[in-house]
Amino acid sequence: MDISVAIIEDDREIRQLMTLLIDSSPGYTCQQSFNDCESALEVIRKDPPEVVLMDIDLPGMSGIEGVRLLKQQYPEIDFIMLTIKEDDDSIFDSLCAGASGYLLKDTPPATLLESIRVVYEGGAPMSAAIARRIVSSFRTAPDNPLSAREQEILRRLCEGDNYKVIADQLCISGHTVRAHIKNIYKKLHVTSRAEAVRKAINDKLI
Amino acid sequence: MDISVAIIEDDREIRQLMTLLIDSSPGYTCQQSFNDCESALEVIRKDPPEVVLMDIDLPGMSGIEGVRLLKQQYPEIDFIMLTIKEDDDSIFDSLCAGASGYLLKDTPPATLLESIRVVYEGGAPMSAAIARRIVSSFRTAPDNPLSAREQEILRRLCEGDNYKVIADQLCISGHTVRAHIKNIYKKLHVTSRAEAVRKAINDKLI
DNA sequence: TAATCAATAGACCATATGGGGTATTTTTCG
DNA sequence: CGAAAAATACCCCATATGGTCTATTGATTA
Repeated sequence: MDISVAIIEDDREIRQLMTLLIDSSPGYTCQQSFNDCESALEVIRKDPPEVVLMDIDLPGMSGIEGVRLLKQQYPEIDFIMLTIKEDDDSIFDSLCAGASGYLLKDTPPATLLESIRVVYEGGAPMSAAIARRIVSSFRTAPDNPLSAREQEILRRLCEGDNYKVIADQLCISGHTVRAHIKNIYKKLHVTSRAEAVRKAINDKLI
Repeated sequence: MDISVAIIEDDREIRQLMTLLIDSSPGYTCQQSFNDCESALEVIRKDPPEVVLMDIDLPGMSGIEGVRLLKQQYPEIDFIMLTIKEDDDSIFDSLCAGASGYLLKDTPPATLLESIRVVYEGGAPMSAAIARRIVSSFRTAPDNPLSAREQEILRRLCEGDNYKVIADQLCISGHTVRAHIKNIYKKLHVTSRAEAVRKAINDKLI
């Protein structure tokens, strides 16, 4: 059974080349191609493809927004971004929107076809460099200035526990909890719970 | 120039097989192998390798902790986890600790060698299934129950702004800000700023 | 050994926060 | 059009929070 592919790409030439490539390759068919997300959203429901190749820079709705909306309606479809943009924002926003793969437009035809199969089989096709950027985004800040006890308490701050609850859980007085929290705030350069929680999560301090 | 590899693996047989595989392959050398992180931390400084293959289940310090400590001291080293564990926690904790690749022990020898080269050249080797899990972790919850205004206010809550500051920024009364925040708490099923901030960040509501 | 840091505990006090209401106007949508 | 949702604004009140300050004990380390 062929993998059915749709293309959303505003450059007519690229769109036709892609369509031709896919249709002429055994194991793949491309019945649908669109030059913007709006038309795709209208038409696609009649015959949803299994894989969508999506450009980012499109007239009207961006490809990222397009993925968000289409993925909402058709969660089974796998999306591969196919774009010239390789800034971090484009990459991470695409993944957040629901894309499963991210390729640059200079990807060789053979790799592109292989990537369509990979994403269809449950993988996440992307270049080595992009994979590394994604993996690196998990990297925890190595310089956590908080003591073990402070981390313990910060963890509970993030849960929304108040002084008394934390004190009871740790079998210490509320005064001590306050003292720790004040130290945490000093070390993190914040002045409120909200900021502390944000920093704790964003900098992976807990 | 050969890529120098070190192995940290407590199973003697696997360790020797790996060493043999690497040393007998042109382009790779394995001068160092350890059966726990502690000895690696002691010895490795004399001749830091370029790539480390790290098991997770080790006597004493876990491979994940080992990566954290080694990566801190030797940021240039690329770490590939080589393990039988494939639960989400092991994967994400490894990446947070500083690993750049994640392979299962049943990875074929050719793929393993290729992966060492990939990570050395700045990629992030891993199986298709694991790549997909990592990519999927970015996926935003599609059902954001908050109105635009509420998101606006939640964003500022996360900044640590208090009622008055938010009110001034949005040119509305503090009462209105409070009303919005009460609605936000209801919709998110939380009862405090800290919980709201956590939910906002974790569920990518802003 | 002296000094520093972490953990513990407490006091005082102004202000921010959250829970409970009610009410009007505008926008959105079936 | 009419209902529902969103945005606006206000009330009361108990409690949580954060700033500033002091102080003791045990561990770590320079």
